[in-house]
Amino acid sequence: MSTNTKSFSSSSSEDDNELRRGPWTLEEDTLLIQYIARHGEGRWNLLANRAGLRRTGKSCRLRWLNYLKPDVKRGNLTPEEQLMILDLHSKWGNRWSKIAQYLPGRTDNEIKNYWRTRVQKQARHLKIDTNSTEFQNIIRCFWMPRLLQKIGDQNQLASSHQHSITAPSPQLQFTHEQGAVNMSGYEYNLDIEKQNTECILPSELPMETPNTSQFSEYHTSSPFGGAMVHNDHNVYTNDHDMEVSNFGNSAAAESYYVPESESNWLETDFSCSMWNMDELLQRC
DNA sequence: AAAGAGCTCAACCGCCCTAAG
DNA sequence: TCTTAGGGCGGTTGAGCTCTT
Repeated sequence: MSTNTKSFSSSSSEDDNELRRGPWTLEEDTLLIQYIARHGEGRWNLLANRAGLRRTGKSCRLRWLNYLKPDVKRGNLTPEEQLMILDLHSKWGNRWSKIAQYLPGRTDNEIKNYWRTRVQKQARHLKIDTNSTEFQNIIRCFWMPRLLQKIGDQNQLASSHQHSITAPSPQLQFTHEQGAVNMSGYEYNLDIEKQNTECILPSELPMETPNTSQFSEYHTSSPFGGAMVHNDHNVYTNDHDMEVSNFGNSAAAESYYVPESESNWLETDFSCSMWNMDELLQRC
């Protein structure tokens, strides 16, 4: 009688002939690596038998592709990679393997985990559906510019040493040397000198519902602390104390404040900082 | 210091598609 | 045409780690 709904089989002599499940041991990893080095990948069930692994073919394939394969990257996703994921997910949805093709060394599993643990967490916090237009626009107008700024900061740091700006990845198209990036029909201007990132939305952007898609500009850093200029000429900022006036093309008729500390905005990325945008979204 | 909550990510599950026989 | 095996995919789970109280 089993007490666990999902118990991993042990290595006792009783179940020596049973398939093993659960975490892989160093010995199993070694067997798999050595077999593939000699005979290559594929025919996973046969491979499992011949390599002497008491695992399913599927389990071997998964272990190899997601963990043991030499070109699998380890460590946190870079801002460039996060940006790619956000952009590609907006095009293809949960097509993790397809998205992974554009992120060399990253697996579909890793990308899926990133989406669930970081992106969906934000959506839950904001009490909106990840598939909603509102959330898509939040990603475009808040999250992606933040990542671009991070990339810009990194490039600025690099250029201070190398006197050159390097594109973050082949998939991100920097259209001029100041760092304009064109993704999904949106042009992100990355002004490295001013440490300023703008998301310029195309005029043909669908506007079925009034929401953050109506933001015409987005500024993330000083001298404005962090603010968006809405098409209605209102300025939305994360700075509690800032009175906004004569900012860009806005007349600053009215200001709305996002109740979140400036330090959170400036020092952490979107995936770590929980922004309270309920009020903002309601007002949009 | 300890306990509980929250988070991460490796691994599994079940479904689907395709090709071979 | 049907069956079967291999492989791929997205969804889900849970052990172990980290953070918070």
